[in-house]
Amino acid sequence: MPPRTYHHPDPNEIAMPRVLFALSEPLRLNMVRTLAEQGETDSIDLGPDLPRSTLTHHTSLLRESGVVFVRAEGRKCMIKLRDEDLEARFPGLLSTVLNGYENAEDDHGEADA
Amino acid sequence: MPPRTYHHPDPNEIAMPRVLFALSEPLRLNMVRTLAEQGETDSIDLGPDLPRSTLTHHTSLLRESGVVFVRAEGRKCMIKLRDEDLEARFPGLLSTVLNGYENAEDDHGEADA
DNA sequence: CCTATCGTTCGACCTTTCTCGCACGATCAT
DNA sequence: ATGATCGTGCGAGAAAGGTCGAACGATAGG
Repeated sequence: MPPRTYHHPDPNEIAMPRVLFALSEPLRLNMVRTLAEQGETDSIDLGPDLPRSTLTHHTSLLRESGVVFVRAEGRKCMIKLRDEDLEARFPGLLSTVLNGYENAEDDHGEADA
Repeated sequence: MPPRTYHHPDPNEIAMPRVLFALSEPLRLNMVRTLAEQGETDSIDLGPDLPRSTLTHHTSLLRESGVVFVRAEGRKCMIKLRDEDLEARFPGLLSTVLNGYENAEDDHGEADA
């Protein structure tokens, strides 16, 4: 029995609305931020406090939208950003989203000076 | 009776996940593309074939997420992108999304050469 | 072999979103 | 005033998404 395999969309099948939707969920956006910082990451480190089935749900959605690549490794599974594919398809998108998210996270009520 | 008024989030209240969600719907993404091309636009030109209540639903969602500014003008209402606010909050986001959407719209099956 | 661990699938439940018809107030032209 | 047009709010129905527990197969280690 071959280890678990995963379907990934071809680079030219990655669709903008799907990617934006995948990134529109705070949980998933934080997962992507972690992946951008740490590179390939054990899936469980992306949501240590989440039920396993919930974690699978979100990683699958990220995978099917073309945002991440998933690879089985023994019992666990390793996740990494498809940053090159995304950069080729939607230049600048990923870094723009992550930069904007980072910078805007802290100011919600305190606008001044 | 004052003409219709609309609530718009302050620039620093514009949240990345909400914006991404607003742009993740093909209908709304096309509306935004039209607004980027044409500037301020009569709302009905953003979806001539849609039921009015459906159109209101999408323009309200775009407004409440901070993507567009809505202004009553007589019977109609005029919509324009909040491109300056968005640029200040999430630099490069809007143009990156629209550029990527434009470029990737035509190739889905024909990857070659 | 036995057991613990991990990811996946399924099913259930709830929430959110989408679509649309309809009635209403406001606006404009005649 | 009359009638047409526009946007909005409401409500219902359908569809999609999120959360999670339970059962299962696969893997790793003793």
